[in-house]
Amino acid sequence: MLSASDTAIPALPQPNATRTPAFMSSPVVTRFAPSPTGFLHIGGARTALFNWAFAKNQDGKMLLRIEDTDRERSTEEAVAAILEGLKWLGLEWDGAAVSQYSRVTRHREMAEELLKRGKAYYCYCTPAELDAMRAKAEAERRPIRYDGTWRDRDPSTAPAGIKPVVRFRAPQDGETVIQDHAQGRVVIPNKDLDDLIILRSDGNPTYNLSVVVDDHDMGVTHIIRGVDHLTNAARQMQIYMAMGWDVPSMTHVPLIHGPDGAKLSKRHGALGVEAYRAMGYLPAALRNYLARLGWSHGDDEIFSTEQLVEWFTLGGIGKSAARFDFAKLENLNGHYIRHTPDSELLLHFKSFLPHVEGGEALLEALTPELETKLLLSLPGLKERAKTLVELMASARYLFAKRPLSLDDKANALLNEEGKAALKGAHEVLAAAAEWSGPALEAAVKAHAEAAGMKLGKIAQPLRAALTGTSTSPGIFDVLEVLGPEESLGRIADQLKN
RNA sequence: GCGCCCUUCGUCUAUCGGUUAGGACGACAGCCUUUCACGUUGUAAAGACGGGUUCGAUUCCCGUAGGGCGCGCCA
Repeated sequence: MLSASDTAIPALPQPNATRTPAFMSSPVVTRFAPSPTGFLHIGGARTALFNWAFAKNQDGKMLLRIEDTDRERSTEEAVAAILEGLKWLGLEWDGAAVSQYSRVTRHREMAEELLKRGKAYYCYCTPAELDAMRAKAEAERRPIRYDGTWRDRDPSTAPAGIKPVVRFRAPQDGETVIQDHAQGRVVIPNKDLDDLIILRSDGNPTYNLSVVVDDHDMGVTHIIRGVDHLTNAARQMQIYMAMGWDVPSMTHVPLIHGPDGAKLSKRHGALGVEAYRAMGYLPAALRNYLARLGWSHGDDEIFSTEQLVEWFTLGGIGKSAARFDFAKLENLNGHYIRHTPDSELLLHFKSFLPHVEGGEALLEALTPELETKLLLSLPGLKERAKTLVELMASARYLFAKRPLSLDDKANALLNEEGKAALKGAHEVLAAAAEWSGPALEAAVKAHAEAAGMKLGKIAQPLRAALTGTSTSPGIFDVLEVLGPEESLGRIADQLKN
């Protein structure tokens, strides 16, 4: 996925006279920077959405950088899942995805530069010693921080045989102030920030160094990420300043919690976006839902992605965490299903099938003839489905082969009374001159009226016989789509026993 | 433990000192109706608590409580 050619840093966009007015100081560049240690979870998806929406709103670019410097935990599968997830969600990035690991040499150089400037130093403490340090601090109820043992110690006193790490020499006095577009002005006392490791003993850079170097080199102007990075923002600012670089604009968005208010777990939202695809959600619906989690534009609830782009500002981002609510997502998804044109919905449905259990089989059974029937039934079906999974279930009767097996409720409908009504309906339908929904409806209604029956007394048994269930689209639509032969056949099947 | 942040109906949120505190989802009730939905009408439902500041606080400040995040040779 990340071939050598993919890892090149994309050239910065040249200010385009037609799209970037002269008064704009510089084009906006955002980035989404996931670490490939798992799938693209829902929080990451929203972060990507915000970065994307902001970049689009500003006529800027959103870059994608895979933070794969942890060689132990990064996997190719995760990278693939993240790219796939972003594509499914419709969040295309600009340029090629950048592998952070491909830039280690540059990161090491910057660590050297910091060393040269006296902004960093070698530390010879072993992991065991650091563990002991932490344990002791905890036991004495002191803040858990590196104690600065090697900060000012003469390297010539270094113990032999120990490969040192490089630590950043963080300012000890004063405070670091983050001007955050979502969080406001956040002040962190420097005494609470210790000397973080920027180069491991094996010579590989750590996250906080790499991000700063990459964001700077890639020309990132706006950093939008989760608040869990807020403390990192302070440390990173210190590195920016030590390097004499401009600090990008910062926006730390609140986190998404599970329905119970606690951290997202496997049970609820901590699923990959592919799980949402398998649950039958439409990308547009998920985008709309995610946008309303932590961001708002007045009372607007349902809006297109175009509107999101038009309206998106960092000021619209809130400060408090939101809970993930499947009921609302489902409602929105139902709205999107209902309002998607039939032919387009059919496309979504077909591309969804391979991702759901039993979907492959259905896809294989989908002959051109059946596809036509499905398309004709969609207006009735989509009105009743909140997810594509429900759509699949409700479309089953189209695929069913005679004789149909009935569910319990359908069976109950075909009691003696039901069968009697069905028999009458069969005669009326068999005699129908024109096989169309309206014509059949008129005929059956006339028959019901003549027999002094409520239409429901006939429609329900018909539904049971035709679909094998007690719920379906309008029964005359079902009849029309199924056609005379199949319809009469299904009814006759039930009349036999 | 230390630091930072958060707190409006059950949930997502509007409000940027003056509102009968609005909308949406969900819930409940009615209407529509061949089922289920859709649609539609209506109802219940909120400023965590305590102090200030102010003519006036949901809004500004302080404290308390509750919650979240961070404190790795992870990102």
